Amino acid sequence: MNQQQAEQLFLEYFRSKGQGFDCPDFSVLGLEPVLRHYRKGEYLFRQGEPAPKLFFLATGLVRYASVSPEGKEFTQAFIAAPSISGSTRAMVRQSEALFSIEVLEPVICLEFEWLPFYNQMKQQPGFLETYVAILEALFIMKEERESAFVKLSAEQRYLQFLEQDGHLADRIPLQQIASYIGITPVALSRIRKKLKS
Amino acid sequence: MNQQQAEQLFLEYFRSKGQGFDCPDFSVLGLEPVLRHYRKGEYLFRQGEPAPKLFFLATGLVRYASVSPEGKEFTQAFIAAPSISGSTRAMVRQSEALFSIEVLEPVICLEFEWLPFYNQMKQQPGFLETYVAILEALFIMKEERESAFVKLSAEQRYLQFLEQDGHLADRIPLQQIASYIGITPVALSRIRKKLKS
DNA sequence: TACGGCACTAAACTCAGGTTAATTATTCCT
DNA sequence: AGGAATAATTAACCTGAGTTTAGTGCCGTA
Repeated sequence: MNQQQAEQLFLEYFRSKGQGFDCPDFSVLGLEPVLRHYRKGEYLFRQGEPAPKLFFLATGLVRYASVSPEGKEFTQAFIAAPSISGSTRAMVRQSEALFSIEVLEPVICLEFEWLPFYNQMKQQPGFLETYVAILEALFIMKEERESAFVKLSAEQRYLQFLEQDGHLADRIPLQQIASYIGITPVALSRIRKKLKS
Repeated sequence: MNQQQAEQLFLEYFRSKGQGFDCPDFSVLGLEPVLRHYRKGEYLFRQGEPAPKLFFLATGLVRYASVSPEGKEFTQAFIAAPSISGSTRAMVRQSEALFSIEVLEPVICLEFEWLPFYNQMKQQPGFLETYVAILEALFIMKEERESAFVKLSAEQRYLQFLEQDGHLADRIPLQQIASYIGITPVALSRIRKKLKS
């Protein structure tokens, strides 16, 4: 995976999310995405730091992890390539990130400074419509997750995870799955035992 | 509050959410927003119905309420005028709403069919940027709510509600506040008792 | 091959919040 | 104002999930 392939993949990814998007190469727009590699265990950025970058994951798998004041870890999302990644909040508010992005499987990604990226891209035909479609989808996902926490038991949330993200289930340690559905590893183990019987 | 005043208020509201938005009267665009009144206890739409309309609340207060398969009621949000309102999911996916919008205080609102509204408005300079800003804010709100459910205790969530929406606290029955923070009225009563002492 | 570390499971105990039911306040309606 | 319906509180009890601790299996490195 080289820079050009990654840029190509990004444009295809973006195109697939909306309709009618087109744009020239990033270099023409004066954008200079950086191609970077991250190993398992590294972080794209850490909770508490400014995180003004938009990432496009060309390969790999990451998790959004945050730690509560009491020291409990929680997983907000798993994101598998190809996908954009980053903290919407940190980008648009120019504030610190409320979560870290931890690499679970080796990542090759493009990194853009959000502000120049957004300011340039919004001039391109179809960009804003596509970005709107992405934001709407993100919002709907969060809404579904909110409702799962309130309406579903831990066991139901685990089953829902298996249904929705079953293809990730064997790539992710159980303790991280537990923290994604909002329970302890011990509780997840209990649930799994019960389900087996 | 008449049609013209409501339309004016909407444009001002929208302008205040972004920068650089401008547009002519809705009638010029071929949009025909309907001005409607709703009484306390009525619904803008109900869970399970198609909900293709965007509402602009010129006055009043509503709640987004949904019922789980097991029959438990849950409040996703309280929205006070002036504000837009509706189900993003139902509008953009042209699907049924997953929640009802129940009127808590008398509402006067404008109703737009989402698709013609979006298709017309996105031609207007600054509309998409503003809508992006609104979606980003909505997403961030949901993200904060997701994290509250996982990281905070019921008591902390109640205190957070008082802090963030304290001005609504005495306009909303306690059982609805309870269902908003994801607990039973009995549990909320216990918490309030404990906090008083 | 052994050893250190991590992931997972298991069992015992605790506790926050759910459930049920009875009691007292409020609100609403005529 | 009076009475019915609804909202809020309280108490007693129950349960799902957290906590702690211990044990088992597994993988990687020497």
